[in-house]
Amino acid sequence: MAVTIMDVAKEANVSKSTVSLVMNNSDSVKLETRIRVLEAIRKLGYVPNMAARELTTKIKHILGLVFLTDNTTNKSYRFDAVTETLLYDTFNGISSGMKQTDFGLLSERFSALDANAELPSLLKNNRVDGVFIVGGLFGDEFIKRVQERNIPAVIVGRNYPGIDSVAPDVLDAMYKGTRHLLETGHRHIVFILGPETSPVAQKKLEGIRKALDEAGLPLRADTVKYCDYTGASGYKAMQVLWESGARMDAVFAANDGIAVGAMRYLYERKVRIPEDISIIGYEQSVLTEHSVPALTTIDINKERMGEEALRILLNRISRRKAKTVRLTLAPSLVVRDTVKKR
Amino acid sequence: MAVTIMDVAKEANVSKSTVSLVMNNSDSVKLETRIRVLEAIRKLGYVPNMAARELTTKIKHILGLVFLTDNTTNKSYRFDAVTETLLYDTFNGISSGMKQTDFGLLSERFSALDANAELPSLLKNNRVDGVFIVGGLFGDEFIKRVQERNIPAVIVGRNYPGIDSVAPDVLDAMYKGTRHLLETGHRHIVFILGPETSPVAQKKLEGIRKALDEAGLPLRADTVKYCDYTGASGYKAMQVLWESGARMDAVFAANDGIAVGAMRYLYERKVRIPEDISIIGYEQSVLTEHSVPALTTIDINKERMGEEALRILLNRISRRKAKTVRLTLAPSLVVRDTVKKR
DNA sequence: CTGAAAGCGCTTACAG
DNA sequence: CTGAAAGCGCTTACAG
Repeated sequence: MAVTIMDVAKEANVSKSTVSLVMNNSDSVKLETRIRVLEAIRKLGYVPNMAARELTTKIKHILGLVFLTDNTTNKSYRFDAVTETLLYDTFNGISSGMKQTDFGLLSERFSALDANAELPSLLKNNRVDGVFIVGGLFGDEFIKRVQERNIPAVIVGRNYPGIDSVAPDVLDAMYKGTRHLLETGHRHIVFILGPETSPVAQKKLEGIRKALDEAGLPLRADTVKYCDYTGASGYKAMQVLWESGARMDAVFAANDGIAVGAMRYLYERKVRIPEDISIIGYEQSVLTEHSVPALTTIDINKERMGEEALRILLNRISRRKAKTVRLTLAPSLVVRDTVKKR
Repeated sequence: MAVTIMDVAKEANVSKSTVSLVMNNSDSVKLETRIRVLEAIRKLGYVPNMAARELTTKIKHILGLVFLTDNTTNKSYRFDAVTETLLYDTFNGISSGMKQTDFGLLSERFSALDANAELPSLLKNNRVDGVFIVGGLFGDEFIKRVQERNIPAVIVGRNYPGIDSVAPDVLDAMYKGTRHLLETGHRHIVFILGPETSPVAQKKLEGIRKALDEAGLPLRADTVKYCDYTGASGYKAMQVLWESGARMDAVFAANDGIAVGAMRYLYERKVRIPEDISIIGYEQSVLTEHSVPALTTIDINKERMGEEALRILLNRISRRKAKTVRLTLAPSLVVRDTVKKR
């Protein structure tokens, strides 16, 4: 039914070997022949059969994207759920980069948290040449299992020893945000961070402390609150902070969901943002720009992370034993309407 | 390197034909042999080579998802950009359904608006057994070109004659929203709709009119405003409406982005929501639940649309010439905090 | 510079 | 119930 290499060969009066050589840009084909073949290809609308090609070359021209979730049910649009903005932006970065290549992107959500979880079916069934692992929700054995498969992989959003990765510079992000609040005259900042047990919790504190140090201020334990990366959790944390009677002129939230939760609480308390209290988020997600008022936040360049991840993965595929890459991207401050100069 | 069907055959002391029969659940294999083969498969960790299988069966076990964008650059997180929430939820619906199958999902963004645009590379390169076309941003020739390819396709988010599709019941959605506002005592509703030229604009008006009729109210032209599906555009439209001095006690926005834009304008005008003016959105996106206050909206069941689309596409693949399916999903009202009883 | 041949790993009639 | 053989559509040494 579909036109094959044989059809092209006949049309151009050459053997299929020659057609193949032309397709693969071999320079050992006479220009004249080459043109004749190209013409036949165009005329017939020939598209090579991927499966046949893969069968001999072993390369599938497909990359996989595994998005790590905390569980199987999708709750992405609830106030008590982590909004999956990391996935979406990364995905965009990766796929826009892939336009330049002849690779396709196969994606799958996967929960790596059950200890007895196997591997994403992408990997189990050997469907990809390499894989992006998006998100930080994994344990050591998961990565070990992936590496045993011997498929090139890069982790996006978190660094991890022994495997290619690209992640934001968390320390710098927190430093920049805190410094911005200090520079705009705030002296009583409270911090609502992600889970205390998270691998990056310490780095966040370091960043905060660095900025505070420079301003000659201490980091007081009662100004730091931990919670989940959800609106509901941010709301709760803000409430506890508020009811503790702590003095505050600014809130620094460790992601945009938390920030929105805090804003909602303050809104209900009739606290005005930014007139009474300033607030700054972290991530630069759709929530950010569409909040009322628009949220000042830290951009961790998620799309860029995706692009870099693609570059790294493609390199890894062609040079399997190159040195492990561990890329850290600098964040930047996005000033909008929730921070007011004091 | 990888274990092949031959290895399994040797291990089980049968021919590769027999192994193949077992893999394909043929019932013409003696139970005893079958067990022996299965055991060998397990022991060797055999995974069939997709390319080889595809080469003979012609089926790729890959579905494609083409997301129609208005242009190539991704602006999804800007206030003046359409937030791509339709894509994300649909995507989730499709992929969660695919877990039960042995299909993979290849995705691609594509702008079908340039007249000279070709086809998504997914289709051009024949990489999929069928394709989801997500979004309504296409013209007649695009669909025609897709159909010429003779690849099963289903459109998600918009109905179109002659091709399988699943879409929300727009008329009913507008009807339900308007009726809700009427039932809660609003008598001066303004409507901010999407583009006037959109294929669904008429249906929207019909839905509104139906509810208004039932309440014995007229639909006044000066209460309807058209704009793009963006925050910035909704902001603008709200401003025009407001400055026209029109009396209003409620705003019905044709998507959540517009609603948020309108809210931001009202916020700046110090109008309180919902105390002074109620507002209701349309779509049920991440913006909805994370707005302050939480936005009452119409849920068009995007994830469900994805699931149905999968079902339809799989059916189409196995029964190429079945009757065209045109599915319309009933929307439902999601009551949150932006509508107040008058 | 070009062609004939082997081989990639499966499935599918067809014998027996 | 099971095996031998052909074939799917490519690529890649190898001759010439």
